[in-house]
Amino acid sequence: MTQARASGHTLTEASENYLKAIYHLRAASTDGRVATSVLAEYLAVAPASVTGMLQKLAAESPALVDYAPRRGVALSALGEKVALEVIRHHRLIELYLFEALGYPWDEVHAEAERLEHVISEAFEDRVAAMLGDPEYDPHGQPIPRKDGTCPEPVGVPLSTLAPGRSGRVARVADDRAALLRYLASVGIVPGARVEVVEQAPFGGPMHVRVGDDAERPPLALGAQVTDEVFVDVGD
Amino acid sequence: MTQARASGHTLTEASENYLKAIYHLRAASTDGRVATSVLAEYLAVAPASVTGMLQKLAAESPALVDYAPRRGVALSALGEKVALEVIRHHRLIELYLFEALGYPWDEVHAEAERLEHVISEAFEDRVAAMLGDPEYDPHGQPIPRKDGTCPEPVGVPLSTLAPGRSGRVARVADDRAALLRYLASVGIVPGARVEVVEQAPFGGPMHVRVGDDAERPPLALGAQVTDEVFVDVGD
DNA sequence: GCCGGTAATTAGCCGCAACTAAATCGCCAT
DNA sequence: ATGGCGATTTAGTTGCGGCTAATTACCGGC
Repeated sequence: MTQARASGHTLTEASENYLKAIYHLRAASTDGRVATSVLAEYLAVAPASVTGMLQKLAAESPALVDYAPRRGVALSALGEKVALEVIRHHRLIELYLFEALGYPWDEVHAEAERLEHVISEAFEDRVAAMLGDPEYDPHGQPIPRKDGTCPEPVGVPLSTLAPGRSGRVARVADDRAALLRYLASVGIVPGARVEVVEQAPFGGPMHVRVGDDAERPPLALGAQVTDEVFVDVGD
Repeated sequence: MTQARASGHTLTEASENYLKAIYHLRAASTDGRVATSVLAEYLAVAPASVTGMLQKLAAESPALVDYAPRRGVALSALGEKVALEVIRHHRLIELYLFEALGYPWDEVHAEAERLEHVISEAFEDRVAAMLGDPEYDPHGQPIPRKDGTCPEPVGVPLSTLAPGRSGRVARVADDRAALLRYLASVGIVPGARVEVVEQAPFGGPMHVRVGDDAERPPLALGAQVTDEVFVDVGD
């Protein structure tokens, strides 16, 4: 189904997902451009599919993306706004499912992934009002505002903390249910206290104490985890 | 997006809509079969599209529909069960939007039409529980139960009432926003009192008094309205 | 300056669900 | 019994968003 966004654009669900993906991936890029192969990997589609989709998107909505063959794709200011609208939907829905419907932490993402494309502006507004115009979702991720601005993402990656440093979990990546279930099972949820005990060299595990119980043995976490958990440092 | 239903079937959104449409239209049919042209009209697609879709549906899911060329289509018991699952989603969502999110009466249908195809079993269950396993939606339409049974639709068409009879509005057709807005504007909502004053002959208007105010002049309603409003007779 | 490998694009295809135009079926009336 | 008409189906096309296989462009190394 195709959906009219507040910014006045009418996009297919697939196009919205591409914009969202570009937005997320561009953070890890130096120049704001995202390679087709990276996008293909992230969206779990063939590279050729991405090329085709970007060509169509660039032809039909040149105001949203800047695509140049073999140079990847970048979002325009307007494209970023549309991506933020979709992400706003996603995170509002996540928080709503969590708060109002009592969904478990690790299930909200999958449901929101489908709902984000079909809810109306009115639905968005009512949910936002009901939740008191929240700034952060259940994983601690910032919820973009209606005006296109976005609250600051808080925290630094756990992987950057030196041994001995500690803090509170500010946010965790929200897009892998298995990771979320694991994090929840070991107590790594927003607000939880973490302390770095030791960092093994050469990409080895980081040993982290979770919670206030000094008796509990530290956990050994790989980089895949410590890069996705963000911490507010403050001993 | 294709969706797995509780009955174990995986259907496209379009297929779900066809099953739902057949279910609704079959009531007005003597033998339970629905003509392709009727389906085409209802779904606002070309007759040839319906033929094509029914052929595919019958080929891929023979357990759901009984389609014979030039003889229309009927639902099997299982097909009816799947249709009822979709309608359950639809009406639960309508009631939820109305009760929990304060949606106006005439807007719930359009939003539910999109949401019904994408919510999970878990969402359905939580919403149903939150609403206290309701039996009727905001328009008075029965909400099918999880087990595939359905509460009795209550009331008789207003058009069948003789002058002098009165009763309370039990339910109204829910699928045309303009009609719903009109009905709401004249006070014809579930629970409202209506009294037939006069029925003009030869398909002429029915004059109906709405509400308890005997001073208010009666409304003149056409058959398009009086066939879609159902009344609990009493008094 | 060329050579090779990797990334990206092109070319051609598929399934879905719609469409139009043309053929055909069935039935009713003559 | 047959002619015609309306309902239905067939045939062929479209746009979307994927796919694979084959080709091309770029980049670093020699």
